[in-house]
Amino acid sequence: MSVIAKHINPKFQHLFQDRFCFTPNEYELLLSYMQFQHIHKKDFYLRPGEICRTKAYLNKGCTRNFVVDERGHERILFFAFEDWWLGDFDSYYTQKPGTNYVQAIEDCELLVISKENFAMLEERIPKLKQWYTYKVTRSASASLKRMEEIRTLTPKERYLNLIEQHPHIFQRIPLQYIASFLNIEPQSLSRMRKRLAEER
Amino acid sequence: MSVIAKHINPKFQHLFQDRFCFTPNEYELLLSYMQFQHIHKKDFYLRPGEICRTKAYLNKGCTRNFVVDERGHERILFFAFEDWWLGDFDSYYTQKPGTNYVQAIEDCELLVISKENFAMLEERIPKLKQWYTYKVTRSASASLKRMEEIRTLTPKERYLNLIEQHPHIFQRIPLQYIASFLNIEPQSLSRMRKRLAEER
DNA sequence: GATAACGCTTAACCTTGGTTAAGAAATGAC
DNA sequence: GTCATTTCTTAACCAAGGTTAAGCGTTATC
Repeated sequence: MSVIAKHINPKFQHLFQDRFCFTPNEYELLLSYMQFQHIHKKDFYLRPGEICRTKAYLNKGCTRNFVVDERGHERILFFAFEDWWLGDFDSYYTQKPGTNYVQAIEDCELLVISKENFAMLEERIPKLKQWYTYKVTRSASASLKRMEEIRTLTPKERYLNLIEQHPHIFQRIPLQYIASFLNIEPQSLSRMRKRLAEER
Repeated sequence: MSVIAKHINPKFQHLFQDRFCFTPNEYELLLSYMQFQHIHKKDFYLRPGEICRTKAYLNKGCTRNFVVDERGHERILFFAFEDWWLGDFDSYYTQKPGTNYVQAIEDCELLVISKENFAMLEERIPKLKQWYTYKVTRSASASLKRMEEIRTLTPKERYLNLIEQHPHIFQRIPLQYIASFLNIEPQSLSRMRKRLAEER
């Protein structure tokens, strides 16, 4: 077992092997190109202006991608939890300066790999490419769906949808961030929750 | 000159020849596969449920693409004016029943061509493909930009943007349709216009 | 354990857009 | 030209979210 493998959360190993059946050799190869990195709550993995040259497997913890709009408001694009990849994907693909903050909401364990090494490994481990493509596709369609929701639904409808479809978010994400995710002010979310509670 | 060429608006000829320099032969070939069609104000070129098997060059007039949402509200996706192509593009590419109404806002002159014939002509006239790709790309990015505006801007900001960027629309499109395009009720647009007028 | 910082809630006030209904103006049909 | 239809405007009322400001409870920090 590699030095890295010893440090990481067992869950990581589990996912890689269980869901995509990497062989022990593939698994070791993969890990040998990844740097283990710990970041604390509120630390940034990436800031606007930086070129995103690596991506990071989120092994433990959760993060938020957000931008700051013309009015100076933070706008949360999405949250990431265990078993997702972090980065500013626009910047990653274009290698131009990005626009996203990527910030830890909890203390996080990351496994970081450079774009070049990842590309190289994708060639050597076809399953890796499949797995990553699957992840990216899922997150892209979730993103689109969310944009569409913000465009067409009321804040209340978005809130109720979120409770129904991703109740676990409320266990780990502060309400102020959920408000931003829903595109409303924290006070408005608070008031809405009160109104909904009173309706029962 | 073909029979069709004699009937069409000179502007059509102008655009084809000027902007993309079709040769007279290419031009005649193109027209020989297109059916001239006149539709009246409020007539439909396409309705939801129909499979979009043709596309139509809008030679004169203007149209709107719209869908009816769950609440029974019409939602205008975009307007088309001279020198654009009409259709339900999702349905056109998938050949599944579509969701869009395509309706004439003014009396329209169309040049209709089947999907098969267009594909065939694209092979024989490379410039046609270039030209059409250019059109589609532009309209796709305009569409995205608009979705983004509805998501992030207030109705007032969207209205002011529209005046600034597409003032000509107000000369030809009834305000009720512009309201729908801006994602608000006609009464609200009317009130907003009044408020803005009073601010001066 | 006192103090500060943070996250969340509450309240009052304001603005804005939806809703309903009615009326005015413009357009179309005969 | 008259009548009907369509389009646009106005008004009153309501609901909902933004803004500002204050307070409260929990968590950190020393």
